[in-house]
Amino acid sequence: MIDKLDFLLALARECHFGRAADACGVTQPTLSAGIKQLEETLGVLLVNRGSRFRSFTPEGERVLDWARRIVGDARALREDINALRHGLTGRLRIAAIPTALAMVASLTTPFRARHPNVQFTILSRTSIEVLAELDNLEIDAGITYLDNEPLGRVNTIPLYPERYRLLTSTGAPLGERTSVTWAEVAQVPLCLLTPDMQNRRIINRLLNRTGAESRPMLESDSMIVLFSHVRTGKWASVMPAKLAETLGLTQTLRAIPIVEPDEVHTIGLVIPQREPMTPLTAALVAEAQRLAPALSD
Amino acid sequence: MIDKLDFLLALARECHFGRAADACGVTQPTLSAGIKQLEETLGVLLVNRGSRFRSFTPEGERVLDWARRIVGDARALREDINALRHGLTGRLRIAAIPTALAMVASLTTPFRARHPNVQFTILSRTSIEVLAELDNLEIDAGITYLDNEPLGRVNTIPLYPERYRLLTSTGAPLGERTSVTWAEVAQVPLCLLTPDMQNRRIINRLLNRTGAESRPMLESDSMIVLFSHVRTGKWASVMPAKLAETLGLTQTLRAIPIVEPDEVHTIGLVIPQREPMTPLTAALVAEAQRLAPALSD
DNA sequence: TTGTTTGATTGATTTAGCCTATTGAAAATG
DNA sequence: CATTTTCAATAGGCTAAATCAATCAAACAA
Repeated sequence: MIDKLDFLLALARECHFGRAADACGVTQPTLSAGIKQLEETLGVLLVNRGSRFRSFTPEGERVLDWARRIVGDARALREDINALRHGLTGRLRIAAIPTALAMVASLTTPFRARHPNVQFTILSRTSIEVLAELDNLEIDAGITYLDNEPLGRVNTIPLYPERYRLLTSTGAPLGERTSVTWAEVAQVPLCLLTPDMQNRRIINRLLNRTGAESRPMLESDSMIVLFSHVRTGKWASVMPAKLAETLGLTQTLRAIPIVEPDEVHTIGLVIPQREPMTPLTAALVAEAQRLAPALSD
Repeated sequence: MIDKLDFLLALARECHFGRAADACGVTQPTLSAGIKQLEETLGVLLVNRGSRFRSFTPEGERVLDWARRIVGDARALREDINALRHGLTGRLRIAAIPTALAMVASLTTPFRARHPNVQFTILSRTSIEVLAELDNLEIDAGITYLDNEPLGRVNTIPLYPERYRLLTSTGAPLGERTSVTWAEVAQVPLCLLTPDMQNRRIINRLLNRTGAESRPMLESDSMIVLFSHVRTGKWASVMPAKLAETLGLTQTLRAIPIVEPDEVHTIGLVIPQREPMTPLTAALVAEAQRLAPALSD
């Protein structure tokens, strides 16, 4: 039963019988049969098919909701008992928005000191993807904006405020200033994240509000790309203050506060709303709560 | 997997492999094998055995907690999808303390008018048993005291206040009074519930507080026994006001308020703390919330 | 058309679940 | 202390379920 519900979850993730089967480690006929059997025992059609996967029926969506709970709890059970036996072990899968990626280290490092046998998988994702994968049980926790998009059935632990800095070099335009306005930033050629990232949308909104047209010269979905361009001294970018500090400022590389408006967004840990939590998630939450006071300036 | 967890739940209820197997509709070797398989997949001993069932290990208790959730959710899934297909159907299992049994009709009757295809099982239980069976998933809801014993992981919906009346006949001692004190009641030979019932313990406490020794002449675990004795005109009892009214007063049968102190306890619906609720439970809660205002005098 | 993708179907094989019968050990009983 | 009873584990055998590899048919795309 639980295996079949897991099949359904995989199908929801992949929208494709074959790939879903691969993800579950079974062959495609096995997964097809599993879904069909679910439909028979429940007496309803769960998937709209037409020679290929189309969508879930309303009943299918409902079953998916329950499947997320039940499969999640079944995993938590194993994890819980494992933790009782061997202490905390296993793998913690975390997805973070690009601007928060650099700070993950300040969460994982003290965590690892406490629980040396836990492995990590850290993924770079958009804020939308973070929430979707949290729902799908593809990740255990996310790090994203807490105060913008509607969060689903999740619990949140605030980590730090995101404030914006113009990252540029002495010698470049605005490079010697102690603060700049968004209107001034709008005049500078920038390296920014791609528009599917919420950080970019926030910056766009702030730039457009000045009336000026923002014309980023370079887009990427990777902060490393943006930062390495700025490090050449020939480019500028807008980054969260925390990130700029983490990546390291030099004598010529400066992070200049941007004012008017001095907007702030909260970044935090997002975990599935499950009571009780899995031991790994509980430990991560504890670590986040220890870390948060040190980060909130 | 879910079946095995169900085996474990049955074993927790029965504390006996054979009876647990019966309850699950399988033979004893099947259940034994199921438990053993659970232990193997989780890698821990769940049950302390010594030629017969002794107890659960700490890990076993932990697995039981999860099993309650997972099995409960799996049932809720089926019920939920069934409700989508055929409207509300199935069986609602309710356990109530004896003094609340008569009022169950005012919950079930309007419920049945709204959902004609739902069947009921109503059980008379002590308040302790109500909570235990709620935990074990043996019942869907309970009706018991909300303000006395510590309730576990449950949600509550207040239904009505329980106030106490001396149920006796004109002609009998105190039979003509408009109110009596607990000290006076203590002097009368009474028919009361057995001491395992919380109602009896409440009455005992109130009687003993007057300093007098309470000497019930007749004990029973059935309100029908108590009431039929009082109806002969030769006996008296202490009953909740709501119950006396429901059973019906006559010209000679009187329910006299007992004062000093005028103690009140709240009776309510108790349901498992599960989000979302099963459709049947949700409908019952809705009915209880409609009913409560009419009952709270 | 022709080749590709995708999910259903088929038939063989392995696995899991369950039952009856029996055994062994501890408790209860005389 | 001997006997009986109770209880759970074990053994052996059967059936149903699960899974896989291979194939098929429909829908697309080129």
